Amino acid sequence: MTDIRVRIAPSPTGPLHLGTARTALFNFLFARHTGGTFIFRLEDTDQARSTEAFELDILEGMQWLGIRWDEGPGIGDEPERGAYGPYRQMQRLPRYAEAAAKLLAEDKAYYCYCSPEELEAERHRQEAAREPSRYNGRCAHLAAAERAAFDAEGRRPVIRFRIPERRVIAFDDIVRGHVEIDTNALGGDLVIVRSDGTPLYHFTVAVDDAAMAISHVIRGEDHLSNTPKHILLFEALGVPIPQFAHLPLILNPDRTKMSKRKSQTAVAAYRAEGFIPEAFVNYLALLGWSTGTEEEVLSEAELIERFNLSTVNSAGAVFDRERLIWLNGQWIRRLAADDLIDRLRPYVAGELAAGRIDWLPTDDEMHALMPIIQERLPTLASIGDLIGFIFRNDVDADVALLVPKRWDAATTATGLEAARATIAETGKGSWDAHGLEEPLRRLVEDRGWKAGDLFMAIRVAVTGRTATPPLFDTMVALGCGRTLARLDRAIEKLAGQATPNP
RNA sequence: GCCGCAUUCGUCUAGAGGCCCAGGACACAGCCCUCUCAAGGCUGAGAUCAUCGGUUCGAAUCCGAUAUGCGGUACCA
Repeated sequence: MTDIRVRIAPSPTGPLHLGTARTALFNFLFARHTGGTFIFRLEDTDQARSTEAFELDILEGMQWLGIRWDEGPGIGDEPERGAYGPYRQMQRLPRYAEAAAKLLAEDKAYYCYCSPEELEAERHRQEAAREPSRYNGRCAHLAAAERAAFDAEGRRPVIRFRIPERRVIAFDDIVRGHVEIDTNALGGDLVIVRSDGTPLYHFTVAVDDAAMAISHVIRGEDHLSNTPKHILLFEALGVPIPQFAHLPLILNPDRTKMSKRKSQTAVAAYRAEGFIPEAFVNYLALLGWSTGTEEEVLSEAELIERFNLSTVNSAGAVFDRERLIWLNGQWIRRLAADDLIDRLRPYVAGELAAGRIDWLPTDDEMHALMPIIQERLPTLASIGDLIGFIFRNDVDADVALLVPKRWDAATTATGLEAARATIAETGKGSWDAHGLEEPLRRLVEDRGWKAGDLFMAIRVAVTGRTATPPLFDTMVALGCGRTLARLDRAIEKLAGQATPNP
């Protein structure tokens, strides 16, 4: 059996895309499951659209996801790894030139002098005539003199690869089964080298997959129709044909191929929102594949152990953000407290930078908060909403929220004053949740109130909001002095409200 | 237009001829827990398995046609 070698080959013409990440993950899982090699190759031959910034985003995104390659470019100053390099296509130009020369020499490819305008016109004619669009082969058999004449005109030729007519290309796709496509549907002879001499995708992918001894080509379904071109190229190059596995597409809610116009496709954006890689990888793995069991929350190691290419689904899958959020919460809850605090740190710093909090909590303060916030964080970025009020100089409690539904402003003022006295008294001793709750519950009982009403009034006074982590722990985090100050401020506000105001 | 692929609850999926008048999860609703919000537990609603025809004693599962959707059809990847 030949060695299993798979690859992800993104092109740095945009930030790391969700779909690319998913394809990378499936390649990675397959390689790890089978003990094969996972290769990363940058397809940067589209010089007009490729940028270094996108390249960096892709490298960092992959690193963040924990999708580690055995061979491929290094990140930053790190050297590239692997014996089949270089792993950037722009550094492999001589190899494509060599392959093109070989095809030319064997008359499997030829120079074509048709201009983009002529091609365009021909396409329009075919469209109008309702013919399938394909290259008409005008330059397929040019005599040396004709070529010389075009050269003299200053025309810069492209190189076209000859696509045989009426031949059925068949292959057995690991996820889709047997597929047959007639070469007549391929659009005629294929441009493999641009007039500026740079190679095109279908060509480079075949040359590199062969050179890098790729055994399984695992990629998106959008390449299914292009596969015969690659098979033809492999044949012409005289190299073995790899196995293919075409993954289902990730879809927008309207079931079209996921695009940035309709959905958030940048992996970095999900990272910024506070999704954690464990959850993201878990979610992506379950888009188009499942273990066949009822397990849903799976670690990387578990995914690797269970992964199987042949049980990948063939139908496209809509990206479901709600489910991602749920999984993220599952994973956040499983984190060790110190780990979660580390991961939260940049988001807390972001709150400060945005002016939503006035100072940074200490690690000890964060640690104390963990038991009450860990199960309340759908994403890391939601930390500000959850506990930001603790780290602000003051909060502005809305009077309308301050007064519980069953109470009026006067009762609320009375309640808060009584609570303030009780809390102040407690503060002289131990300042802990149990120590606060007990006397306050006694107070409620003595006055014949409902606990919920008093507690809600205190909650709003002290936090400015109606939904918070548990009240007594929250007051503990706030400290006695600031709790009392906020109560005083709320009582003042209520007093202002109580004044008749026609 | 031509070619290809797909089609099970709103969504992700289980299902490889009898175990399925279809199971799980997210979302949704109700209840329990409860100081609010979460989390957790329980319950519920939600799928004529795209349609039609065939094979078979028996089909969500196999075959064919139709419909619909998507993808491809570049000197993009």
